[in-house]
Amino acid sequence: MARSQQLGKAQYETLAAFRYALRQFIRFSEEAAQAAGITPQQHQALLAIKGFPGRDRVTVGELAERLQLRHHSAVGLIDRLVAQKLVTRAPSATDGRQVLVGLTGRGETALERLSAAHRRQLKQIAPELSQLLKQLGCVNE
Amino acid sequence: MARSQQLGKAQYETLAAFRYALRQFIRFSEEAAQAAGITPQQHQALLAIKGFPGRDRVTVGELAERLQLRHHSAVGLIDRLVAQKLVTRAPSATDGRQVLVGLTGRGETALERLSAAHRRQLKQIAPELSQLLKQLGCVNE
DNA sequence: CTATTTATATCGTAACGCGATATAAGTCAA
DNA sequence: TTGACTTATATCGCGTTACGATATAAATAG
Repeated sequence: MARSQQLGKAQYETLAAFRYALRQFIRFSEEAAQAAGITPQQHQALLAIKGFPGRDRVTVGELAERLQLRHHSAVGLIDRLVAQKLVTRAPSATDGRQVLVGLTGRGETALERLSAAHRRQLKQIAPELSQLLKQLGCVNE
Repeated sequence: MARSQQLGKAQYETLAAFRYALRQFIRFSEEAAQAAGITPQQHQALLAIKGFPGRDRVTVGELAERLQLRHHSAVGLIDRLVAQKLVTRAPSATDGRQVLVGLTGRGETALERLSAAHRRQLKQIAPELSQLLKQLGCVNE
C-alpha cells in the first residue's frame, strides 16, 4: 500500500487533467473577453468589482487583493478601465485617502454578457471539475 | 422571478469568488514552483508530461495542446526544460517526425514534491470550489 | 513523387506585472 | 499640532512569456 505522500500515475493524471480543464476554462474566458472588446484582465477587474462581497464598489487596495496584484499594478489596470469608460473613480466619503471604483453603464453591459456566458460554460464543466476534485481527495488516504 | 439570463448580485459574487479562489490557487502554485527552483510554466509542463493519459512521454504537439500553447511556444519551453536537465528529447520509434519528451530523474523529483504539495492544497480548497460550482448551477434555473 | 505532418529556428512584437522609488494627501494617535 | 502611518498615484526600466510571421528540414502518406 502506497504512502499518502507517494503519488501514483493515476494521481498525476488527475492533477494534470484538473490543470488542463482550468486552462481550457481560462482560454474560453480570454476569448470571450476579447470578443467583447475588452482584455481578459479588464474582465477580471469588472467581475471583481461587481462581485465584491456585500458591495459593488471597491477601493484600489481591495481590488488589488482580489486580483492578487500589487497595488500599483491595480492602479494601472484601473487607469486603462477608466480610459475605456468601463469604470469610474470616486473619492470615498468616509476616508479621503481611499478611492472607490465602480462600473459605468458600459462596464455593466459588458460584464453582464460575459458573466452569462461564463455561467453557462461553468455549468457545463462543473461536473468534470467536481469529479476531479473528488478523485484527488479520496484515493490513497 | 428573474430570467435565467439575468444575473443577480449573488451570482456575480459567486462568479467572482470562484475566480478569486482560482487566482489564489494559481498563486500558491506559482510560489511553490519558484520555491522548488523552477518556473511555473516549467512545472505545468512537467505535470502535463508525467500526467498525460496512459503514457508518461508526449510529443511536442501533444504538450502544446495540453498546455494550450502554440507549437513553437512549446518548443521554446522544452528547450528551457532540456537546458535545466528536467526533461529529455528522444525521437519516436514509430514516427520519425515526432519527438518524445520525458522527465529526467531531476524532473521526476521536482514534480513529485510539487505534486504532493498541490494535492494537499487542492484537498483543502476542494470543498469551497465544489460549493461554488454547485451554487452556480442551481440558483435561478 | 508530391503533399502533408511534425519539429525546429529566428525575428521582432506586445502584454503584463514587477521592483524600486518618489510624491501627495488623508488619518490617527500621542 | 506634530509625526507616523496608510492609501493612492506616478514613473522608470526590467524580465518573462507567448505570439505572429516566416522559413527550413525531415519523415510520412497517398
